[in-house]
Amino acid sequence: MLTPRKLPAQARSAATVEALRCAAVQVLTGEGLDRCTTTRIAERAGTSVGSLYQYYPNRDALLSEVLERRLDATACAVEGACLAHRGGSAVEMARALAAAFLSMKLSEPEKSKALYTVAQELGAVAMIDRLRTRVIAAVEIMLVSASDARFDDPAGVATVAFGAMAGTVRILLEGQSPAQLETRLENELALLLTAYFRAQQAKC
Amino acid sequence: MLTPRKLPAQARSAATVEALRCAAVQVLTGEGLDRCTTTRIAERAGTSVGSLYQYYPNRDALLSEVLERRLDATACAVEGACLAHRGGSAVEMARALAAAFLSMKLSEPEKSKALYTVAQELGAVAMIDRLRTRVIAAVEIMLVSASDARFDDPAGVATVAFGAMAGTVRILLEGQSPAQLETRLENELALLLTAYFRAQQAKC
Amino acid sequence: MLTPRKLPAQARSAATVEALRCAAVQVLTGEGLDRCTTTRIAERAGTSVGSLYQYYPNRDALLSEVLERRLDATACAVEGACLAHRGGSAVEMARALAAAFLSMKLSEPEKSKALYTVAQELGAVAMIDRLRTRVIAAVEIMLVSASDARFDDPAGVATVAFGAMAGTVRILLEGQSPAQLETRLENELALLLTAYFRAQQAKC
Amino acid sequence: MLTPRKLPAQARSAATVEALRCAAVQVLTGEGLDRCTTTRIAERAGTSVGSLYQYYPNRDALLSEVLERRLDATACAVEGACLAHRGGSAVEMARALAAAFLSMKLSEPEKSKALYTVAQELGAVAMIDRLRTRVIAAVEIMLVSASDARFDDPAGVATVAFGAMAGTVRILLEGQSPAQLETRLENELALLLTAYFRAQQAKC
DNA sequence: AATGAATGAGAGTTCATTCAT
DNA sequence: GATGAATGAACTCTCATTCAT
Repeated sequence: MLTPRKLPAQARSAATVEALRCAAVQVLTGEGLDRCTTTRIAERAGTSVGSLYQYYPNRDALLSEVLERRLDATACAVEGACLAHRGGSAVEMARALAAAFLSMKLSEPEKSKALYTVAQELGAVAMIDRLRTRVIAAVEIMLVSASDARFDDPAGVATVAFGAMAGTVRILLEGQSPAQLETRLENELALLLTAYFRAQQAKC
Repeated sequence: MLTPRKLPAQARSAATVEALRCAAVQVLTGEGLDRCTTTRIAERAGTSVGSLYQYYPNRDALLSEVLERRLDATACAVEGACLAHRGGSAVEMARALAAAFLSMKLSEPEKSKALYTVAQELGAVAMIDRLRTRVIAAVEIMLVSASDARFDDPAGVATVAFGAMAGTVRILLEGQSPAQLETRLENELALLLTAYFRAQQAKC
Repeated sequence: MLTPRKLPAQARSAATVEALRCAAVQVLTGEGLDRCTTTRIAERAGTSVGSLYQYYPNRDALLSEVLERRLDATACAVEGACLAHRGGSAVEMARALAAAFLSMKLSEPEKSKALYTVAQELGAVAMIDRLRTRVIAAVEIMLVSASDARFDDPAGVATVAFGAMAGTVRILLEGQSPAQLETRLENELALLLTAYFRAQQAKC
Repeated sequence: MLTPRKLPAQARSAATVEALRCAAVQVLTGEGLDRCTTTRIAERAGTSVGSLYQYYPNRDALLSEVLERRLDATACAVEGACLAHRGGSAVEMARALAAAFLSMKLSEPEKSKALYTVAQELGAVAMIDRLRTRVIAAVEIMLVSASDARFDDPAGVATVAFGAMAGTVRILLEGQSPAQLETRLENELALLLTAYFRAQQAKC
């Protein structure tokens, strides 16, 4: 069971739950997954293990929720961008995609990095896949609506586009990200996607 | 200490070590990192824990070696392709890159997938980064030698190109890879890279 | 780290800690240092290993504490005697020393014997030395205050006097101590020390 | 079984056995009892574990033998002194005893210290007691033969005398022995014993 | 509702000992 | 006789989880 045991009914509970989520990220970031124990999380959150289990059936449920919220935020950001640029040109789409994705992933890079580790925990795979599928679907729909482009296999293109962005970001997060990278990367990814989208047209 | 404890002196030893490496992958693939314990690995290898520790100072050293061998193989394949296509055209390079990378990652996809998990283990990060840097350097050198292209920032382009390939492959491995994907993906990645390389020219 | 991990906050905890200390001595006495494992101690204490590690960072910390408490008790007894006989005669001092030392060492001889073994554990050496130094210093101060004696090298005399008592007691504890030994030994040691102290005077 | 499995029949064997004994002391001295493993001993001796087990039924047998030889040497030295001074005066006896004991214990102090640790290993207690009894018996016989003294309880006096020497030496070995201690200690112990022996006369 | 002491299965690791080569 | 790879029982220690207070 990886879902919250109950919904926080009171303000007190909500605060505790939020503190737990927050503490989980901190411990994860600061000490690594190995040392991210329930006791340590509770301590950092200013509560006790007992309280943790009041709201989550087990450790992984908490970690999963933290991960899911983060992925969901990314998904929402990208979906928002997709929605906003329906009917736009391929170039606009490329730019919007890169901007939305990076703004999520590169704010709080430590958090992003720490969660890569959690993501590997068994059980999370399915959830990640679900979120990813959702994002890719949104991208696909946007692509289909492009005012200046037609895509043979929009689902495939969306997948590759998303994968390309995710892979590049991952390298930068896992390596020692040079400082002023953010702006350059955004342009570079926009360029990559634009070129890719255009190349798809030539194919037709 | 993540390096092997002693070099196998006898034939029997070499067999044991190989069995251990092999078993590690199997257990990892079949049971996940959590259940990938020294005892289970040894058991699967048909030996005892003691033997494992005769050759590896600790569990992570074994896992690291398995991972490193795999990454090294990929690195070698890509480096080989880069070497073979020095002085070629940008299109050739794109195709060669995609072909080399995919042939490694998509043979034994289960193994690739399982090792993503290991890769997150602390201590491995540095090694991964090292291998990745090596590959990217090879790509960069190839790009610089292109007969029909000049790159403003070949290192950056190499990084993005590699990241794009890696990210796309990861999605497919972590999702439920549709069957005949391999050929299509190779073409798609070649297209992506080709378009990207060309776009870099336009920029100049 | 050989110091207790946390101070027992609840009454239950205090009981657990005391049970652990007690069990440690029992297991040590009954089974020897080799078989004095954390599991066995916890079992004998009627708790679980987990609880042991709640209060001690490792096995040696528990054993050390047990040893230290014992040595400290001896040290206190001897120091008390030294304090009580400041300004007294050499004979009184000799008698008091012998009485205090033996009363500690020979009550619970099994315990004394068992702890000799622990004392050899690395890390304990420093502590033993510290306690011993403390006792010897107390003896020295007493000697200096003797009403009927002057000592050339009171520190040296105190050391030899203490060593002589300790060595004699050790033989008796490690051999098969004849029954009514206690009284005779006390007289004998008092005689030994008295003679030694007097001989020191002759030297001047 | 703590006795050697077989007597070395050949020179080769004798050399190996000697190397093992020697290595055992070195490892013990250099690394402590914990790290004094059969493999390490064999390695240091320039042989293999297998060979170790050719000559000793188990690790403790080897360690025991090393300890016994050392204790035996001390015993012999003291016995020799006792024999040499039969019929002598109490003062001579005291001096001889102190000299013999210290010359053994303080040559190679590191070795003496390391063996204290071994001595605590179960099974050795009996052997130590045996050796000690032997020495004390020799002292007793000597005391009885004193030309200028009569002892009420020569066995008791011998025991206390031996204990006093042993205890004092132990303190110095386990503490940080000041350099030029040796000579002073010998005089001091001689003084202690002399005074004690004389005091025994007064008692009669 | 909150606490945190207690639990104990299970992990990594070591090392005395064996035995095929 | 010598070797050293293999063995596996036993150890220390961790941590998710429970439940009496």
